Amino acid sequence: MRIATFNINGIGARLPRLLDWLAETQPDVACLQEIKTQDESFPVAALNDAGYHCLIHGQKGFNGVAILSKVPATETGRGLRGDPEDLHARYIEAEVEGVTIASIYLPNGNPQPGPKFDYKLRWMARLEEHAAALLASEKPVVLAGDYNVIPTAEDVFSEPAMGNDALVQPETRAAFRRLMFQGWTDAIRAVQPSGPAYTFWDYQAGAWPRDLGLRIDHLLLSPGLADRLIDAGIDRTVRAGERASDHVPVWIVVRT
DNA sequence: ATGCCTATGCGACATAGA
Repeated sequence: MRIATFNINGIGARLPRLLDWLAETQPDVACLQEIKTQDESFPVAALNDAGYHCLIHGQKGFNGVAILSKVPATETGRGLRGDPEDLHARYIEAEVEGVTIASIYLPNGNPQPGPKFDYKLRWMARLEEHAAALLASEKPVVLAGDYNVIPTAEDVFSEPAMGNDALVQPETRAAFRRLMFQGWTDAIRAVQPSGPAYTFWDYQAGAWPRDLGLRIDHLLLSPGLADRLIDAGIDRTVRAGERASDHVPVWIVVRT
């Protein structure tokens, strides 16, 4: 079973690239982030034609997550508990062939310090709580998405260049470690323990041609699913396409 | 020390991204 995550940065602008990538790599499940549209405007027909069912948690203009699957998926949740005021569409969860799959768009948090950074940390605390409940269920789970967290200095082209960024702050990294230490496995680091494994390159300043990237898109596996991990990878070449997203797809293959 | 680029909205620039 191939499960991928892809921050597409706008389904409106990215549909052709998304369809190309789906046709080429044929994931069984694709978790999307930053669809930047409401449910009604999501191109369900085009994706059905490509062989995918759609679960959509959309929002006008910003954010928005979705889960595409070849076989029908059962939605098991949208949004995180713990803040009724939070209306951002950043979390959707489904069960596919016995595997619980979450598509996560964690808040960016810039500028920091400030209210956006506070929101990021509160959101991470809510995710931590939900993730603990998922682990307690002892089901196979993958938490896939754009975490907006650069876990270590190895995951960024230059630590000093990003020093003031919300993605590398000690509080951000500590919150991510707390999540990981619950017992999750970072799929990419399971396959490639060290060295650059970037998943994002800024549109600005020639970041892609200069390979000034970040590793911020992650697939976290529950212990039971980590035991079934066959391979994991990053579809770097997608970044070179026409009108590419600033993120590229990251994927795992797990034994079914 | 700032902008660099891109996508979206009911727009003619602002906001958000990371």
